[in-house]
Amino acid sequence: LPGTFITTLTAKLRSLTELDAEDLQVIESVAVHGKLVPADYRIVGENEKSSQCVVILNGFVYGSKSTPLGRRQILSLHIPGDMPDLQGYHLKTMDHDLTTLTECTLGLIAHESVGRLIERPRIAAGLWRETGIQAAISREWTLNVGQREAIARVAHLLLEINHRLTAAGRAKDGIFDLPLTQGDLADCVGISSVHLNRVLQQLRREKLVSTTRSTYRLLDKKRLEELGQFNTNYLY
Amino acid sequence: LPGTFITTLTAKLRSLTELDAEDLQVIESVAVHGKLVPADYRIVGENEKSSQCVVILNGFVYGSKSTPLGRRQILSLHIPGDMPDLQGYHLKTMDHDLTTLTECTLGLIAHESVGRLIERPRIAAGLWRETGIQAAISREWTLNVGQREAIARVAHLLLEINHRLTAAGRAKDGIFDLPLTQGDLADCVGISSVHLNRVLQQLRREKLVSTTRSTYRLLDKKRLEELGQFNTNYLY
DNA sequence: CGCCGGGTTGATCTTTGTCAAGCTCAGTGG
DNA sequence: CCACTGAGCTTGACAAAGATCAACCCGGCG
Repeated sequence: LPGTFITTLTAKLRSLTELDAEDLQVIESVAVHGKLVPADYRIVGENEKSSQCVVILNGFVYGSKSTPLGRRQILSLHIPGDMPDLQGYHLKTMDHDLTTLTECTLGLIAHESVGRLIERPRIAAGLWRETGIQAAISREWTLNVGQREAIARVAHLLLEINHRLTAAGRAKDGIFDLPLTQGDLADCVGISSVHLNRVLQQLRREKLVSTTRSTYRLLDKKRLEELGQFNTNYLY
Repeated sequence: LPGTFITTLTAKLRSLTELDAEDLQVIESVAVHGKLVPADYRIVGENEKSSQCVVILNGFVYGSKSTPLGRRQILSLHIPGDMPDLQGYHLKTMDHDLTTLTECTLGLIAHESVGRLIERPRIAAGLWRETGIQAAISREWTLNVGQREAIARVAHLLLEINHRLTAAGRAKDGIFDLPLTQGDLADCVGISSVHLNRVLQQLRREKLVSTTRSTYRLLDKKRLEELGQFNTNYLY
């Protein structure tokens, strides 16, 4: 487990910045607490104190916020390698929930260890970049939810997921496994689950997407990109 | 001008972190390029390279993204003291536009100077906190746009603006000046300007808000907060 | 005086939500 | 091996929210 932690974190950081030998050494010296948690497990909740940072070693996680009336907006999807609550190190208390979608293995880094990591300027830069990219994705989601019609939102979301999973080696040729219910998907794009179902049917009818269980196939990426007004600029 | 820059930036950082004498010295030593720009001026655009960071010394700025079909989502509103493109230091190229709402005086810090600032751990922590808070606000906006009905979105937005302007000493007793057209407001909350107009009328009819020119009065904050499901947790 | 950007209004249309029921299928326990 | 269960998916009927279109108004400004 400490092994996968180190390879996961260094791979992530290397994709964001350069690392020298001493940086690697610091990373290896960091104490991690590995944890296997079930699906649908609340890692940390809104308004809770955050005393450690999570690295997803395996599995899927989502960030969400809910209205006092109980309407949930999914704000972000996180895949292995992501550090979804880096903000917590500086803000200490969470402004949103973090929940597993599947069984996950998490690497937990105490905040004091995070402090030692970011003493290394290269590592700090990498982590800062990571939060910046997450923020850029979040902005695109706001645009998606605020300005596109339902079918375009869904097309856009599927393309983004495909792109990110491909980069992580978990999608190929537009085919990937996505452990989200239609209700979850609906909460990502801000529509009702009934309507999401109909939108999916339309995508299938037009031979843009096919789904069997939880695996998605993007059949015509070209036309999907037009429909979803998708462009990878924001994904860095 | 360098004077207002230093007081603005140190006030901002002090609200986020502790600063020691040496930190202050570094801040004072940073070269700033002051700039007076008109209203509706594009400070930096999506996909452009960012080579300097902006501190708003006076005036209002907004961040936005547009759909290829030309539909604009306003993603953030920035008030004096804010540094709206801090991300640019680490990501180098912008994922959204930054535009003035009013005539503004901006302090521009070259990226290399930002580099010198963040060598100071306290300053780095403060700036990181700043981006974290902006991200938290952005998440709340996504929730707003994705899960609330139009009138609640508007109520929520007005309360947030009131709160932030009050903290900045630019609003008092729920009264503030907001240089946004109804079209701009509509693009903040993802509805059409016609519908925004009707929503505003309803808020006026119910004696929750009154407006004269660009000054807004929140007449019944209690009921507005219920209506907008507003809670200040996310504003730190 | 005339123009123009912004605000306001009414009529109409579209998209999306809600409700309620039925269906499917993997997993469970007898 | 089979009935039962429950979560998630699908469907239809209907209602509501909000978009669009087209005028028109109003006040500031060249």
